[in-house]
Order: sequence, then structure tokens, then C-alpha cells
Amino acid sequence: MCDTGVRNLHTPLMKTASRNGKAAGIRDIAKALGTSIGTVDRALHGRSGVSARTKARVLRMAEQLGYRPNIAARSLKLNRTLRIAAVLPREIAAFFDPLREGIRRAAEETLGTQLTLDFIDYPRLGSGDRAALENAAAKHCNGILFVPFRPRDLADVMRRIVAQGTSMFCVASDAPDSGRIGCVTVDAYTSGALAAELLSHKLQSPSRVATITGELATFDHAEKLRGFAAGLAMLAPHLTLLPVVETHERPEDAYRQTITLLRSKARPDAIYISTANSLPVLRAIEEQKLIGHMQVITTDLFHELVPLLESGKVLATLYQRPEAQGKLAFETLITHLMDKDKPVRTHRFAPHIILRSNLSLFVNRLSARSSVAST
Amino acid sequence: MCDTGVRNLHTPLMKTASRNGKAAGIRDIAKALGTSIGTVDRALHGRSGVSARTKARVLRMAEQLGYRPNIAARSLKLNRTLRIAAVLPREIAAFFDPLREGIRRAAEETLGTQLTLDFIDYPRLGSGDRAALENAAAKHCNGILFVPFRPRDLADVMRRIVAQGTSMFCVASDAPDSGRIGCVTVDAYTSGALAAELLSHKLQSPSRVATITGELATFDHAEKLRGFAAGLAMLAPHLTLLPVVETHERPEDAYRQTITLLRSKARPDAIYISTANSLPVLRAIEEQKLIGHMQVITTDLFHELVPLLESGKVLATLYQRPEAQGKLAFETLITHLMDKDKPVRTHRFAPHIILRSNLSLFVNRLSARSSVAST
DNA sequence: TGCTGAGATGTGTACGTTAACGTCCACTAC
DNA sequence: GTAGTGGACGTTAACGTACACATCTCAGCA
Repeated sequence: MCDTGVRNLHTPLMKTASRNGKAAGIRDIAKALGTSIGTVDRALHGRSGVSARTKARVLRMAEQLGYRPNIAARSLKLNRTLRIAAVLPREIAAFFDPLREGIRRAAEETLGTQLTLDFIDYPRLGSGDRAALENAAAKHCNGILFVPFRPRDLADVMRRIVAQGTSMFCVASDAPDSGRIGCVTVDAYTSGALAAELLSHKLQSPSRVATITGELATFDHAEKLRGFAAGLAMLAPHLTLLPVVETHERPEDAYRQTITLLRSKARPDAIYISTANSLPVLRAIEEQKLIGHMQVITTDLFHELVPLLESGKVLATLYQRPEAQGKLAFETLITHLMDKDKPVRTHRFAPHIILRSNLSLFVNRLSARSSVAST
Repeated sequence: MCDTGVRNLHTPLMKTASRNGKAAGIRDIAKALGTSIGTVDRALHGRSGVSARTKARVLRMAEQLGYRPNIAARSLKLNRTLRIAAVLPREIAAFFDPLREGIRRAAEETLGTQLTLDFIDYPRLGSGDRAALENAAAKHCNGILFVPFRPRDLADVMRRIVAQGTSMFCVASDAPDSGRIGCVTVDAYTSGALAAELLSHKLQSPSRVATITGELATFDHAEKLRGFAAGLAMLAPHLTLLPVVETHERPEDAYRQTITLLRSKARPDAIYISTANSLPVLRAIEEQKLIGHMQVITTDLFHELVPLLESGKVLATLYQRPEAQGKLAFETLITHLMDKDKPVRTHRFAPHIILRSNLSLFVNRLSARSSVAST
């Protein structure tokens, strides 16, 4: 009994008991110092008009009383409304729909501020993103969430937006030198390495392995392949890596290139598809009657993939947790906008490895909408 | 250009433009209706003292103007401080330290309310939990986060606490009929099934498989074994499941029972340890010179496990994401306390499968403290 | 001495909501 | 008729903060 311990945590929002259990406020500091709340306010916020001596006294007393600003009162007074835009492509819907949903849900749950959230859509990665960004820029938002697909092509727009005082935040892929304040992505390198490790367990004898990716100019796609190659080299020297196939996220190209790949004399025994756009590839494999006869690892999750995973025709899929990415990206951006002093962490998610056994946990989350277009 | 679309989301916190861009407040409704804000307040909150007709008019106008309460103003006025207690064991530290940290961090980031968070510790699962709960009950908290270890033994205390108006919230394991308002756990059944699937990939020929668990009276431990058995039956009929070893979370027992198990004539070729308390078991395996010669799947992550995973001596560990569990549990509890009308979701996490390739992503999160006791 | 300007400090109001309190009026009981 | 009752509604004072504005002090100078 005497073995149980209580530790009380003074959270930033909990104020220490001072005047009979109530929290210490700005006027308590003033009273304790025999000064006025105006002075205390100036001192606490580093505004001009306070002597150095008074400022020091205020800060010390604030510390001593355990003063924490009352966020509710502050945001009531300031009554500022944050304006956020999420600039996202409509395709690949299986990925971006849940990502949007994550953002929406995070916005819903945000307390303490009025906020406006605009979703600005554009057709597909690489098509319309520039116009959409300009569109967002015109709104003079406080923050913009976006996907840096070919970061170099957008460098000038991004610089302009940043110069205008808008905080840019990357999601789904990173653009390290773009002036973005932070990003949330899956750790792409690990994603690729995991695919290699899973294949190394399955393929015991010398085999050929192919990779199919979307856009190598996208930072995260390149990283996945780097991780995959490194993983193969480290864990499975008996596996040969074929030249990468780049689809530029165009379904028809993906289909045709896969067919060519499967008909070539150096036909692969396994394929790692590092983009969520795996359906055309899977269709090609199926048409060549190779499904079930080669190991396939895909990326992300959508309805058409479910039976393939259930039956073992696809070994595993590396789920990039779009909803969680959206939620965290939004939360991080908001936190930064509310308090620009706090450093912004750049988050690297661990992808979820989806196998047969844990598939059902993720299928629940799939909305009816989030099936990919059947193109 | 004309291809980009903008959708504006009216989040619950965004108010529709009415009086020149500003949000609609309670006094806007009053003005529009020619009534007073007192009446509007009463109508909106279902308080007595409003005629049915007026109430209906108010509600309709509120809807029409897109009224959303200003949370900041509300919580400033109400100025209530939520009192939360987290009743958690000190051991297994590798699990409960990060869980506590998740709770602490979530509390830190909570806006819009003053809150007090008390951590009430007790030595270990099954020892001191009752006293700790009584301790928490005495504080008359608004909510209590706790781990239902042997739920039946605590049923009476829990009933008392609930009757006293405190919301109970389960974390790490569930206690479905305890009056708890919700829970956050790993999906234990899936955890077990994943272990089975991973072993089924590795062990191709007929083999014996053992399971070592903590406490079968704990709902989630029983579920893991159920999932493991079902997974084996479905995916690997060539694997024989040995009788379960129950350690009751006592390291010495775990060690001795493992030695016995490994020396028996029916020595297992693989072991699934479904509790985070795997160190004594691993020590026994090592002392019997069997490490690296049998497949081992563990639960959760701590420093001692890292080299074993890196070297492949442990095939995989099923990470229960204690920090994420703590964070979500706290957030869910707070959300419920702020608005009791909203339904509380019961969350089932997917465990993370940690292999060599993705190990580094999780090692970063390990704090120096979260190593298990070396007992 | 009086005036000026600037820096330091005090004062008051508003943010949107809640809840205590006041007012009005219809109705009942005597 | 009057007193009493209770329902319906209006009024107002907070909650803690931020900021515009008023006031004070004092050095510098004619």
C-alpha cells in the first residue's frame, strides 16, 4: 500500500496553486509586485516600454508563481482565425483521399483556435499542381500543406509563397531545400529496405528482382529504391536487381512497361512496386498468368488489393498510413502557427507491413471511396 | 488551371461569414431574433426557462447562421480544470515508461482546458494496483487511465469509482464489462496471428512451437494466444503447438520455466513470447546455447533486444507502440470529458512488426530510461 | 520656471460565453 | 381585489488576456 507513488505533473496548462487553489494569472504577478498588469504583459511578451530591472523582476516572479498563460483567454482576446490550405491531387485516390480525411479529422478536433481549412485539389501529381499552389498562394493563408512532387519545378512558386509569410509544410514526400518548415512522410528508405528483407526471406535461391516506381525526381521514390537496393545487397546477395522501371504515375505506361518486363528473357521472380499506383502492374502480371507464381510486394492499400493479400498472391504491402500522415501533418503545422518559437519536428513514419494476418485491421479503415480509379 | 478545385471545409471551429466576415456568435443569433443572449444560451443548452416555440426558433436560426460555439470563450468562462489520474505499474518499464511519456506529451499539447495530471505508480502488475486505484479514487478525478490486469479482482473498486462519477479508461488491455467508457489497446488477437504467420514463413518443415505468456487472466494475453493458435492452424498445419507457459510476469519463474521447457524432450523449434517480459526467457535460451538455433518472436522493444534483432537472433518483435497508446488514450479520455455526448471509440492498434530493416526507426524513440530492469 | 519629448507605467475596454440575478406578466388562491 | 407563484425572458458581471490610450516621471533646454 505504502508502495504506491503519486507524481504530480505540472502540465503547461495547469497552474500552480497560489491564491487558494486557483492558478496564477497575469494579475497575480502584478499584485505580488505591486505593479500593473500592463507592465507585466509588456515584460512577459518582450514588448518595449519596460525597464530592464522591472522586466527581470516580472520574469522572476512569473517563474516563482509558476505562471502559465491561459490559452483560452489569449485566443479569445486575439480572436485570430488561422487559414490553412491543403493542396492535394485527386489521384492516387487510394492514398490522397484518406490523407485528406486525416487532415479533416485533425482540423475537427483542433481546439483553441478558429480555423478555416480549404482543400485545393488538382488532377494528378505533376499535372495542375503549379496552378493549385498559385491558387492557394492568392488566398494568403497562414499555412499550406502540399506534396512536393517535382520539387525543382516548383521551387520559384514555393519561394514566393514563403516570402509572402505563409508556412509551407510537406506531406507524403519531402523537399528538403524548399523553405518548408517541416514535413511528415513515411521513411522511404526503410520502406524499400523492408521490401528487400521480406523478399530475402521468401526467395532462398538466386533470383531476379524488379522494381517499379512512379517518379524518380520525387525525393521519396528515389529513397525507396535506394533502401531497396541497399537491403538486397546487405541481406540477400543472391538476388539480382534489374534496372528500375519508372512509370511517371501514368497507368497505361505502367501496364505496357510491365508487360515488356515480364516478356523479356530476364523475367523477374519478384517485383517490388514502390508507388501506390500498382493496379496496372498487377493487371499485367495477372494477364501474363504469373500471379501467384512470383513474389509481389506493393505499396499502400486499396480494395482491389484485399483479395490478393488474403490469398497470398501478394506477399505483403507497405502501408504508408495516409490518414495518420495527414493528421500529424496538420497538427504539426497548427502547433507551429500557434507558437512559432517551438521547433518543428520532421516526422518519419514507419510504414506498416500488412500481411494476411493483420489485413483486417486495415481494411476497416478503407472507405468506400478510397478505391483507385479503374484506369 | 480551371481544373483545380477548391472545397471549403466548415470545420466545427470555423464560423460562417455573416457580419462582414466575422463568425456568428450567440449574440448574432439573439440580434437576428430580436431576443436576448440569455434566452439563446438557454435554448442552445437545453436549459429550462425557454418556451418550446422560442427554443425552436433559436435552434433554427443557429443552424441557419452556422453558429459554432467559441471554445476559447467557453472554457475561459467555465474555467473548469479537469483532473486526470494515470494509474500505471512501474514494471515492465520498457512498456510503461513510454506509455506514461505518451500520456504526458498528450497532456502537454492539450489546449483549451486547464488540467491536472497525476501519475499514480504501483510496483508491478498484480501487486499494488488495488491500493493505487483506491488512491486515485480518493482524489475524485474526472477520469482515470489504468491497466486492467486481473479485471475480476478489481471489479468492485471499479464499480465504486464509476458510481462516484469518474470516467474509467482502459489502456494496454481491455476489461469489457467493467463500466469503462473506452479503451486503447493493441489488437491482441492479430498480434498473436502475426507471430504465427511470421513463423509459418520461416519454418517450412514440421516443428514444435512454444508460447510464453504473462497472465492468462488478462484479457489481452489470452487473446494473443487465441490468435496465435488460430494463425498456426490456418497457415501452418505442420507446426505443433506446445502447452502454454504462464509466467505471471515473475522473471524468476519465467527463467526457470523456460529452462525446463528447453530441456524437455519435446524441445520447441520456435518460441513466441507474448509479454514484454521476455528478457528472462532470452537469457535461458542463451544459456542453453540455443540462441540463433531457434526462431524467436518477442513482444515490444527495449535496449537489450536491439542487438538480437540486428543480428537476426530474434526474428521479429511485435511492437505494441506504448507511447502512441498513451497519447491516444489520453486524447480520447479528454475528448469524452469535454463533451460527454460524443460517442467514445474503442481503439485497436495494429502492432508494428519490427525486423532488422526498420529497427532503427524505433530505436530512436527508446529513451535511456526505458530499458527493463535487469532482474 | 516652464515646456517638450520620450520612456516607463497605470487604466480601461473588449473578446464570446455562462450563470446568477432581476424583471415582467399571467395565473391561482384567498 | 391582492398577494403569491412560477415561467419566460432580459441584464449584467465575470473569466484572463491583449492592446490602445491615459498618465506619470524626469532629463534636457530655452
